[in-house]
Amino acid sequence: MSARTTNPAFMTGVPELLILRLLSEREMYGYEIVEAVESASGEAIKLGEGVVYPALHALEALGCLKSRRKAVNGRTRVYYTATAAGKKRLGTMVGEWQRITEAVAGIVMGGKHVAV
Amino acid sequence: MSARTTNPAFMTGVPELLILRLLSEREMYGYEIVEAVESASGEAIKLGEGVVYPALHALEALGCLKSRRKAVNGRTRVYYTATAAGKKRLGTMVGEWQRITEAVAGIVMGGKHVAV
DNA sequence: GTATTATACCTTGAACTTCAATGTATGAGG
DNA sequence: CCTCATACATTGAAGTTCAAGGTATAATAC
Repeated sequence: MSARTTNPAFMTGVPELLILRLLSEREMYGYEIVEAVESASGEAIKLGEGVVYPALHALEALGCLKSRRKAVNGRTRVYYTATAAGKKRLGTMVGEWQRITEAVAGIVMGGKHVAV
Repeated sequence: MSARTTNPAFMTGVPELLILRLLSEREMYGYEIVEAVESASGEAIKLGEGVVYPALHALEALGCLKSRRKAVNGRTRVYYTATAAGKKRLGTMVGEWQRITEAVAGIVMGGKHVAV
């Protein structure tokens, strides 16, 4: 409630969901994810590095991601990919996402149905 | 991340959004909101009283809600309605909601478009 | 008459998140 | 030589939801 600068509405869980989604399709590194989310969402969603890096570490600790270091142009990049566990978690999260967004949309948009 | 019992994914801002939406249509009291959300969402979303009451107080303090006490069957109920400020806030939140859900859906569901 | 349930309000503490700010370090371009 | 973009990472502040607990009244059950 009030002057949101942190914990913006509707963003809880979204970074994790997007990261898992991107990494279950192809290998990417942190900085790349930050930019990919920004451009793929048409600037609608911007994840800071302070969100992405901790999330990558936590997901790896859970066994949802696998990483490998790779030197490119003298710089070191850490590439991540989703494991089987990561894809399973993604599936669960997508289900939750749909369940909640559909329920909210039903109340916010419509407004007719009064319980079944 | 991990064993979510508190701060479940995708719920940040949702209670406030739903409360504002319900109260901009008709007068309701706290306990009634708890049950209305549960039944209107087909059990998909359940807001505890520990979420609803603090939210009502905070929104009233912001000038988004107006309340009046009313005795019904010897019990006292506190009825709330959205003010003009509350409806304006609702409009802003609905916009945010759509902006984010559309962006996420675009990345999670599709996966084709690579920036414009 | 007493016990249990449903109604109705409310507070507190714990846990989790996101975000902004800041820091390190390398290569490229002016 | 200095600045910018890349690329990793940490910290502290702020805000949110939830579970659990607490009060109190009316109605129902036994």
